[in-house]
Amino acid sequence: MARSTRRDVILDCVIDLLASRGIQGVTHRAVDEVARLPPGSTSYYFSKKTALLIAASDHLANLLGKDCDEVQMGFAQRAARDGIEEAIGYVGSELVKYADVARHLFLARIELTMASSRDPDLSGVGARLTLAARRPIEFFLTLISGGRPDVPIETCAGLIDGITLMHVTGQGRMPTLAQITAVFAAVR
Amino acid sequence: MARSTRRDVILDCVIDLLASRGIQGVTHRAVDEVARLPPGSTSYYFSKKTALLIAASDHLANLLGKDCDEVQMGFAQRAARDGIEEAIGYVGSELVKYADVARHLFLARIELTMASSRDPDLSGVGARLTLAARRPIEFFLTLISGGRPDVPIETCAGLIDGITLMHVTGQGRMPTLAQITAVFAAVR
DNA sequence: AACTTTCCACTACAGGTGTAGAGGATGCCG
DNA sequence: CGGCATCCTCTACACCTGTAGTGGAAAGTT
Repeated sequence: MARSTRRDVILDCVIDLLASRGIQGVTHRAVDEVARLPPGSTSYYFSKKTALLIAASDHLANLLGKDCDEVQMGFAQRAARDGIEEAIGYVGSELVKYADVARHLFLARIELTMASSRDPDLSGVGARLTLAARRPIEFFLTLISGGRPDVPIETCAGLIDGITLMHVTGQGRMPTLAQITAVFAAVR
Repeated sequence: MARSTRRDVILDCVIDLLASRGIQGVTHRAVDEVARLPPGSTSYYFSKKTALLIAASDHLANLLGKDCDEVQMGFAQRAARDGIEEAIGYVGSELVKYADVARHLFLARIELTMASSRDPDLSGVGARLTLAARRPIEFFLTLISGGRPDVPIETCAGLIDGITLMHVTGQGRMPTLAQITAVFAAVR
């Protein structure tokens, strides 16, 4: 499938390191260690750190995309089987849970987005990640607004990002479905 | 007043560096340079990097507190002079503008909060900063809710943080007063 | 004026970091 | 079997970073 699984192992570890130690914790040697690869491996695949971070961003965007696809498939199945209301509830609960189960993806995304706003070499990274992260929110929003295109995606995405950020940094409780849907419904 | 203004110059520069280059850009030598102090100065005042970051966090919390005080005084003045509605509008617009004028304070806070969630030596930093950042929001919320204590401060703070984060990293427009008040009013 | 204390500039150093490259194992083609 | 290409491991090195310490100016005290 993927030509080189070695690269993917490395990029997975970069994402883990971004989440657990921040961007300053991402060094070629640290990645080798976490990935249990011989020293120099990361340096071989991505000799420039910038290249490593860009590749990790793409990888992360893909992971986010896959998770979104999965939810959309789950929605379609449930909609056919249990009805639309039930299926929408499923999407909402997945959205809320995601803050917890994909904690490291979230933290890595924020870390990379902030880095990209400083470093011109990483330009484009932030936009790609933001797009990928918004897709599921946009999907949910479209569902509960009955397909109207004028829903304020920025407000809803901001809300989720902000609450999640406080949560994953230990500064607040997990977002709840009630909290999210109340706001989404209100601004719809 | 303060015994040593030198310390404050250093801490101001740490905050600037946090915003412009992230936590990995905060090195003793970089601070000396930005502060135009002889090499070794930062190292003399804060020999451990942890101590430097903790001091910068306190400094930042103070700055946030002062700005909040200012708005509260402005509110009191306006309330007496122009009426309560006018005064509330003032607070709201200050809140929204703050995302822009205090961009570097915001970025430094996020950077420090994320760092504190990883590094046990920085524990407490996140909580102090979160508290300081929430005070003005809490104030505004109390105003528009007529003093009821059950307003969901976490939701509103999350909303503002999330939208501001996207804005300051170049991923979204500036928050608008309409956006904020609509949500605040809705969840009230 | 001598002495002491405080404050600070400068230097030193051990480790970490980004990055390049040399050489070796492995497998493929003739 | 010999030659060649590919993939990788390991080493080297210049620079950066955190941190400690040394010596000397400035200021205050006796």
